[in-house]
Amino acid sequence: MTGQKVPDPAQPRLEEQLCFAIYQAGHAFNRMYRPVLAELGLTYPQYLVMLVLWDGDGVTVKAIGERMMLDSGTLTPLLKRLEVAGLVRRERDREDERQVRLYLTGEGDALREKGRCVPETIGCAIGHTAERNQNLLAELSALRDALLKAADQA
Amino acid sequence: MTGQKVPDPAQPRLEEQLCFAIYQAGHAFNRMYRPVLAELGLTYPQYLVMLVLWDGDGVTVKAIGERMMLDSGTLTPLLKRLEVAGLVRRERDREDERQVRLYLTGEGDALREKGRCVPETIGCAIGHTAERNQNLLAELSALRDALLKAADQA
DNA sequence: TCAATTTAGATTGCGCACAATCTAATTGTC
DNA sequence: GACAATTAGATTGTGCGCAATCTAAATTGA
Repeated sequence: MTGQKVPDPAQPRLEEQLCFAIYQAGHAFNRMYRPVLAELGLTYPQYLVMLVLWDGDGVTVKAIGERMMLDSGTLTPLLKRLEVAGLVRRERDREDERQVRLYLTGEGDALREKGRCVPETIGCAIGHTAERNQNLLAELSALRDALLKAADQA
Repeated sequence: MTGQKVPDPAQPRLEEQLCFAIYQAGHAFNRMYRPVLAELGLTYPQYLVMLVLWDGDGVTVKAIGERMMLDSGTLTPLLKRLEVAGLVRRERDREDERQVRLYLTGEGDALREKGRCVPETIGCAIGHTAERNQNLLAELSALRDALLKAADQA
C-alpha cells in the first residue's frame, strides 16, 4: 500500500496522446496571448468575442455562442464584463424580446486599432510558414468535426 | 453609435486563426471525454493526473506540475479532490518536508483497469490513421515549443 | 383563443487556470 | 551557527467552461 505501483505499458503515456498535445498547445497559446492582450485590457476569450464583433456587430448572444461553441452560462458574465469595461452595449431586440444583441461602443470599435497587430505578433512567435499553418488549421478543424460528430452520436 | 460597425478586412476572421482552431479542438475533446470519464468519476484534468500516477507514483506536486504545465494553485485543490475521492494519498517527504509526494491508493490503482479502454474509445471517435495522428502530434508539440520559447523571451 | 411546447438568456454551483501572496523548509555564504 | 536567498506548496481572488435550473417571450396547434 505504500507507493511505487508498477507502470502500465498498455496505458499510453501522457505525451503520446493527441488530446494532451491539444491541451498543452492551448495553454501555450494562452501564455503567449496573455501579456499581449493585457495591454488591450482583454482576456483571451474576451478577445475572441471582440473579433466576432469587429467582424460585424449587432449579433445575438446565441450567434456568438454558436460561433465560439460556448453557452449563455459562459457568455453572459463575460459579456457583462465587456459592458462594464465600456466596450459593448447589450440590448434586447425589440422584435423578439428573448434575444439580446451586442453592439460595439465607440471605445470598443476604437480598440480594433490597438488589436490590429496582435495576430502578427503571435504569428511571428510561431514562426512557421503560412502553408504549414494552413495545413495544421485544416487538420485541427477536421479533428474537431470528427470529435463533435462522435460526441453527438453518443 | 447605434450598431453595424463596418467589418475589418485586415483583421483575420476567427475561423482562420490557428489559436482558435486549438481552442475549439480542446473544447471538442473535452466534450468527447466528459461522458466517458464521468463513468470513472473523473474530470479531464483529473484523468491526466491519474495517467501520470499510473505511469509511476510517488512523484512530487512539482513534478506533476512540470509535466502538465500547471502550478500549485491549480494542482493543490485538484489533488485534494482526488484524495477526498479516495484515489490518492498526499504525503510530505520525510527528507525534504517542503515536498508533497503523491501515492495511488488501492482504489486509485484499481481504477486503472476501468480506464484502460478510454484511449481506444476516443481514438475510434477520431477515426484517423495512426500515422496522421502521429504527424499531428508532432506538429502540435513543435507549435507548443515555439510558443513557450517565444513567451519566455518576451 | 388559449394551453402546451419551444426558445433565448440569466442564474447557480462546481471545477479548472493562473497571478499574487504567504508560510515553512532548505540551501548558500559568511 | 546566523542570516539572506531560494524553493515547495498552500491560499486568495478573478475569470473561463459547463451542467442544471429558472424566467419570460415567442410559437404551435387543437
